[in-house]
Amino acid sequence: MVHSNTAEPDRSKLSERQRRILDFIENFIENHSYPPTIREIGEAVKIGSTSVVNYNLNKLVKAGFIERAPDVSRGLRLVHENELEEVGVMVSHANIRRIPLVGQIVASEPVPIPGDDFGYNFDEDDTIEIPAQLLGKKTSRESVYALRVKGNSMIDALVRDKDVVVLHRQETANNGDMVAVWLRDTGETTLKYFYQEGGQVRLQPANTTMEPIYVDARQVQIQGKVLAVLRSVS
Amino acid sequence: MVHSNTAEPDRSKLSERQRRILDFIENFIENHSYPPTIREIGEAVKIGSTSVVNYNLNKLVKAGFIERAPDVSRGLRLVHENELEEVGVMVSHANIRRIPLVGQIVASEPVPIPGDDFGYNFDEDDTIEIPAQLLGKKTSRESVYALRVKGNSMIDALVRDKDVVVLHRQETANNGDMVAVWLRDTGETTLKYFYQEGGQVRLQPANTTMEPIYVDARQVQIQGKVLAVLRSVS
DNA sequence: TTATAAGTAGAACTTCCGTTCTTTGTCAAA
DNA sequence: TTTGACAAAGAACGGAAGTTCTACTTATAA
Repeated sequence: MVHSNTAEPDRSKLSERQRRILDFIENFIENHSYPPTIREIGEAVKIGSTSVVNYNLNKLVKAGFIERAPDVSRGLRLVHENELEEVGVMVSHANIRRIPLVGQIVASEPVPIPGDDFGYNFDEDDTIEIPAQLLGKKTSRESVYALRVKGNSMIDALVRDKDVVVLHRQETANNGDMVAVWLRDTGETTLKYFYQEGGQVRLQPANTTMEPIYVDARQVQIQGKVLAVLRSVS
Repeated sequence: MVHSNTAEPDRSKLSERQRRILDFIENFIENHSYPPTIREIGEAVKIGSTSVVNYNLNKLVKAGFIERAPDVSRGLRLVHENELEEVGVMVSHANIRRIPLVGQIVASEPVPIPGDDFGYNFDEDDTIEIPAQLLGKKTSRESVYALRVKGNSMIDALVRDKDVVVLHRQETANNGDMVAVWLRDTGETTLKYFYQEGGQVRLQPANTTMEPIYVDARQVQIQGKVLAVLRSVS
């Protein structure tokens, strides 16, 4: 485990207010690229008086978390912000897979599959990198692809708008696999757990509080097996 | 997450003055960590009139080099500021962050937070690797950690048993952030979208078909901001 | 030439924002 | 109790800073 050589001052020595102020400053700079004013800080941390914010900012200076430029609006800087270099250090030799993001998955349309030319012209640059450990083991390179979820119609699969699902292209599935299926009768794509039961197929939502649906096996066309789901909230 | 080729606008299309202004802004931010004022720019580029600087800044906005926040002092940001980062991505082409998996998140218990010593002794080896692109921008390394979800009590956050949530340690949040919160009155941990509404807080489930809950702000203790959710199905 | 736009200047105006001062309250040591 | 350090609150002051308006210049094209 790599430790940073520029030890950050002890955050736990700060008062509750000072910690909240520091959090807010970091957040604000992240969002705006410029520092907040005293009044903006006060509003966020629920301090009515500018002098109190000023007071606590000076405490943060003394504690070594920030620096201030006197008589300068937004004259504020985080001392320990240089993580960029460290990120570089953290680049690992992990087993990373670059996967093409070939399109969208929508409830009302079949799943686009690379190779099956749907006329989709996806950008060659549209790729996503994920650690191989998320994918399980024996996935051949060509048969893995990713789709961005469009809309919230697959909520019952615990998948929401803008999520990315990673699929393995295959037309059959084992019991218990999560699959993307195309239902011929209703003309819908869904993500479900797959169970073959005689001539029927039980499709079980990932949300275990919801009821499964039973469909004739010939109505079910498996588009691929779900390997992973990624959600970026930030 | 997606590698889009956002090419920098053509600098040669700018006038001499605009180029000097842009140069100065980049330099200034580098040195001060906050953007310059109109008058500081004018002084550096030898423009006596603030309106002329203002005029050229708007040109730079139109040309796609900067963004401005109206009525905000130093409300200035470079659009294409992270060339360095992008180079890094191109070279290593796998910008991977190794993140400690410090414990579990359960509905009935507070969120374990590294540093806040809960007596948790998590295994040093217990880490996960994820692409930095999933985390948003420059989150400091110490403050990011991951938890494995235990149980299906957070289904309404579209998170299921064995999922991994990546958190940024912080005690405040902006509206629209997804956060892990500890509700003092009920003694529960949940994952919700956060909205401050006066003295109250609206906690909105990720599943948009479900109703939000309203809680007094003092009953809400923010444990961290959710950066990403990972689900390995295979 | 004329006209229309682009660029430059200067000044006034209003708001923003850091600083300072006074007052009040709390807590622990003397 | 008194004292003093620390924390908080509110108000007021003055300078900082973005905006706007008008006027003057320089190109560029018709």
